[in-house]
Amino acid sequence: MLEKKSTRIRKEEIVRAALEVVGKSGVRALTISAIAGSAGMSEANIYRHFGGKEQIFAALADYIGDAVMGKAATIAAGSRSPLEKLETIFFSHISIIAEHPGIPRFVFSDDVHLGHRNIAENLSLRIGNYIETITGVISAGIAEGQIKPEASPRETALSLLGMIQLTALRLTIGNASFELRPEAEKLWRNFIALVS
Amino acid sequence: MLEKKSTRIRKEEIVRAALEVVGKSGVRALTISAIAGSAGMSEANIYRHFGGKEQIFAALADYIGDAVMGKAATIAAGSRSPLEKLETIFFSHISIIAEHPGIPRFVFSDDVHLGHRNIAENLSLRIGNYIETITGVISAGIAEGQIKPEASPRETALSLLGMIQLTALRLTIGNASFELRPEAEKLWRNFIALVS
DNA sequence: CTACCATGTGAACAAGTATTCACATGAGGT
DNA sequence: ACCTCATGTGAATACTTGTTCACATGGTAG
Repeated sequence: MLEKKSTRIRKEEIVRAALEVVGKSGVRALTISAIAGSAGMSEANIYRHFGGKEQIFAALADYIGDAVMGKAATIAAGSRSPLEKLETIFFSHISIIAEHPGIPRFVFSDDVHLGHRNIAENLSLRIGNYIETITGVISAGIAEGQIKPEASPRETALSLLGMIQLTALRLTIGNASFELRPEAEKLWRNFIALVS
Repeated sequence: MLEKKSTRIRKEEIVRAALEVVGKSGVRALTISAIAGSAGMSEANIYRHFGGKEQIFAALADYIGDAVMGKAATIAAGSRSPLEKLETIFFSHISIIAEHPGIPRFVFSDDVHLGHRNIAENLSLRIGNYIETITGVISAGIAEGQIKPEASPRETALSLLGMIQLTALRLTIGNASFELRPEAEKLWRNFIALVS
């Protein structure tokens, strides 16, 4: 039998195991059985700590939201120049995706969007905040003359986020058939060339 | 009993029904039962025309590939100016997404990416062609002076496609909480402002 | 020490999945 | 006219899923 631990610790373990399953096999494979296997515990024990699959999904959404969107807000609040902030946010996001492929999979999963509306709305809100954060940094960049004034802050922010998202998609669908880091650097250099 | 029709017609009906199911309820809900219901035929009859679910997925991927990526190639081969071509491809893609929400859902589905590798590779190839097509148009735009020479054709093409993809995602996740057409127009105007 | 209760688990269950099969039915070639 | 075979279907099958339950076990409050 498994060593006993407090519910708080087990919850964390279960969420991490779930994210790992999504990263390896997608949301479709995120079954109680798979989570139990990845976490090294019985299926029944999962119900000891979570009321059901829905609650695991919600916990996963919170975990992801804090990891990605929270980090961007922290960077944006820093004291560097707008362009440096943008660059840090961009590459930080790329790194998180590389390390936890389950994150973009979960966020882009139509299973979540259509089968768990309340969670989708939670994610939608966080994405909205993320876009607003980037929009603010771009506005500051325009005000300081680092970014050309013809750029529309919100739409430019959407373009930047679109680049990141498409990169994550191509990485998954093409089975990691290109090197993430150089690809991200090329995209970033081109972004700079376009907006300045 | 259902009126008898040739396999070729039934195949088309089944693929369309499948796309409709994905559009309404996502890839997760793409079950034989749901397809049969949407197509108005028995489940067993689906196996009369397709060897199994895998073949339906493959047919759907081909159908989508022809609809989206084929159209872009046709536009690119036309005789208008590069910028006009890009604009037509962009809004044509947006329109297709609006009319068939199942298309982006299927293409972005991790179920397809991870559970049906051969189909994912088919899609990956078509996306690659799509990117190359747009890259070619952008290169022509630079050569003709419509697009500034600092722009890197391939990375700019990826940015454009990223804009489209992110718009499709936000539309799904936010439950169509914004107007697609005006949003697309704002994104396009900003793109023009950035690249010219 | 000991009794309680949170934690852990194998087995069982109902619901839903893809797929197969034995059997109808009717359109089209002879 | 008829007969053949492609087309259509309800029922059955084997499997997976989420969830529950009766029962073990061991840390810890008294």
